[in-house]
Amino acid sequence: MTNNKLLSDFKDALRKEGLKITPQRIAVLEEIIKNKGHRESEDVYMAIKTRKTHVSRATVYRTLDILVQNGFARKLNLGDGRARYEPKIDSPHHDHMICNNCGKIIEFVNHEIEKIQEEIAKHHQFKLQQHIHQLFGICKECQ
Amino acid sequence: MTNNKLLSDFKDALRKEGLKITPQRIAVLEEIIKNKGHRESEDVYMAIKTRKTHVSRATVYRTLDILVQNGFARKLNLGDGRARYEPKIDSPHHDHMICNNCGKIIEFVNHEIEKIQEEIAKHHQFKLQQHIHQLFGICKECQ
DNA sequence: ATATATGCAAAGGATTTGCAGCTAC
DNA sequence: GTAGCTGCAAATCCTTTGCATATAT
Repeated sequence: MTNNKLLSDFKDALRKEGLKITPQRIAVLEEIIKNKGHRESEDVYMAIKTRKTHVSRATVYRTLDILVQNGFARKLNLGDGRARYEPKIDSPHHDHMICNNCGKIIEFVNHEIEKIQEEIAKHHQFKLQQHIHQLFGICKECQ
Repeated sequence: MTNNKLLSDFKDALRKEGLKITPQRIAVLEEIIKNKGHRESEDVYMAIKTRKTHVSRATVYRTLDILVQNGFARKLNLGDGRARYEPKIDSPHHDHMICNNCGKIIEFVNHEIEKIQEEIAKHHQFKLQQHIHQLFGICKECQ
């Protein structure tokens, strides 16, 4: 999926929700799909400001929510009190391994774990909606 | 392990760390090992206040940290901005399934997942220290 | 006696919100 | 034109901290 396609999908989504297409909203989408991954709100805010578009922190937060609600971004909770956002489109599901020393984030996927999770949920008659799976430790470089 | 044993272990730990044994610290420990599980700081604070001992929120937070640092409690991050604390002693490792509707927390353990996690870490030459694994969805009763 | 704890209230950091003015449609 | 946005600053929520007073040892 090209960025142009994504952009037009986003515009469609906004229209469908009766929301307006504003430069700020476009800028937040563009920043997120740059795929630098795992961005903090403050980071996105600064990048847009430095770039060109005038934006406020409030609008960044509001737009990130729209992206998450419409499936364009995923919101991560790494347990440090700051949310992270990553593009969701074209990014297959994965979980995260976080270095306790340098903060580096490594993505991983394991279908076996996904399968077992579903079995566990089923066993408790629990309807699985999302999950968080994070491994914390010390990365290769920091050891 | 009886509660008396735990209490005396806690006192030993405090002494070893050069910390004083105060009624507030004892009260927080007692509240945590009541095993009502997954307690919020505010919850512990209110319970102690209602009970008998005069305590402040600040002291509850400070003591919960001591409990975590000394292996008496585990601090959970459920992604809602409030930390939860559960007794760690005599409570084998487990992860959590959280109902998005009623907030109920179900504990689960799966050795297969634990094993795969270790393999993933090993494969990335990552030294695993902790992990978070949480399943979110709708519980049996809320469906 | 004195080093350490406590309580209070104020500070902190991330995020949300109220509202007046601005802008997309 | 007007419903919906934006920006600002103030508000919120949980948690931490500074400091004067109280307390364990």
